Amino acid sequence: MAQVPVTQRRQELVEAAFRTIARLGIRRATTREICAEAGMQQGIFHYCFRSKQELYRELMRVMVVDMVDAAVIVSDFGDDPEQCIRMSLLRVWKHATEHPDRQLAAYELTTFMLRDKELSDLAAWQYRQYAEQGERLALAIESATGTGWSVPRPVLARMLSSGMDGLVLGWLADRDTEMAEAALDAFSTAVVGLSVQTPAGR
Amino acid sequence: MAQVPVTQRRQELVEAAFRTIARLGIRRATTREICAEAGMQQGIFHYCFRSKQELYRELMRVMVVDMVDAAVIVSDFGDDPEQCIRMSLLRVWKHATEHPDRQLAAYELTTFMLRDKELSDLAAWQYRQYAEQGERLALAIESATGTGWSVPRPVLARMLSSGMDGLVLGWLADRDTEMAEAALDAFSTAVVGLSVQTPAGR
DNA sequence: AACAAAGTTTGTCAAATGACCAAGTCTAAC
DNA sequence: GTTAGACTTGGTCATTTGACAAACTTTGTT
Repeated sequence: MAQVPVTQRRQELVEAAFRTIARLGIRRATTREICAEAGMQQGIFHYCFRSKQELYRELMRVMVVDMVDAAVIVSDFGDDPEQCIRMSLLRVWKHATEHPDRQLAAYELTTFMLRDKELSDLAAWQYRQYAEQGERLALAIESATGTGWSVPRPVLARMLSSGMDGLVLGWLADRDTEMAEAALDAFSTAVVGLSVQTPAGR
Repeated sequence: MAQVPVTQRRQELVEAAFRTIARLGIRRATTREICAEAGMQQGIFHYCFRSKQELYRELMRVMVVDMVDAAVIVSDFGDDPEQCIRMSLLRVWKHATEHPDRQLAAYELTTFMLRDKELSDLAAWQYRQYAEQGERLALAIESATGTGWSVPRPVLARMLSSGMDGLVLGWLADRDTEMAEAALDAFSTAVVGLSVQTPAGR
């Protein structure tokens, strides 16, 4: 096989690992399976990574960045607070449920890492990233509609990201799309209730 | 060792399995480790269970029943809707975060089962049980305070259980108790916003 | 006591898995 | 073109793990 620098192989392996976990689950994502997915020999694995743990570290970073980047908020949902909030959350929802396997992979990664002393910091980092994503969302809504919140923005952001996270996990488990989307709608309504017109808003 | 009927051994193994998963994580909860936790020889495992999968089935049933039973709602939080909702959610929260390892075990079980064709129905059942618990909570609040909801009760219940679930998972990941409880508070406020005085309420 | 059924122990097995390495191949610099 | 260093290959190894079974022990019944 053509020679390829280690750094690139590492990237390819990380991506292959994510695809493999999404496809088969973390339990069956062995080094062999990952290398097969990447079209490489298994022996290459430990030339590129000191250990499987090292791959996990890299993987979490890439995965979270991917997920957060992909859900970039380009909210052009008008300046009506209610509609803006509703549409924004719906978009996050649609994006998350578009790739159930990847979402499940993310949950698997989280729980897996929380069990590993050396990796648990990454799980914490992952959820702080989610919260930051929530904060960006909150900010976008603020500047689009000129509203504020009755709770500090970081708190609202945390509630947003956790709420969406819980809704997605629940849907992954029972796949009751109708009920999940109704609950999402209720959640949106509840969030609307936390928005307040800012004095300078009009 | 003294002889014990199979049915009891099965129970003991299921409980030992839960403790083992909570302690070591699902990945390291091997049949040997579980038997050791139960104080039995490994060989006994396959005398009691046809396969490990059979244990998982039993375990999920027992675990969910335990979790749901333990969180029985005895809401004597007065008849003020806001306080009642706030206190009820706080109690669920406190109960969940009291045993982080067991909660994490529950998430591990869920994701694990979602990857197994034969077990995924149990994950669905698990989350429907959570939703039912949410429904009981909603009902208890209703009858204690004489309020209704601006969304159908099952929908609210789903939002409640998913919301709490997401908050707990997020807290497990980053262990930011302060932020998590602030978000819980915001969530409570948001839920209060979905409650409505029923006409016959006064 | 004798027997059979139920339960227990000990050891084994095949498969899977992370890790590793020696021998080979390629490439770029000299 | 030679050579050193980077990359690739194929194979091996120790461990772990679920599963199983044969031999042994306990227990209740006749």
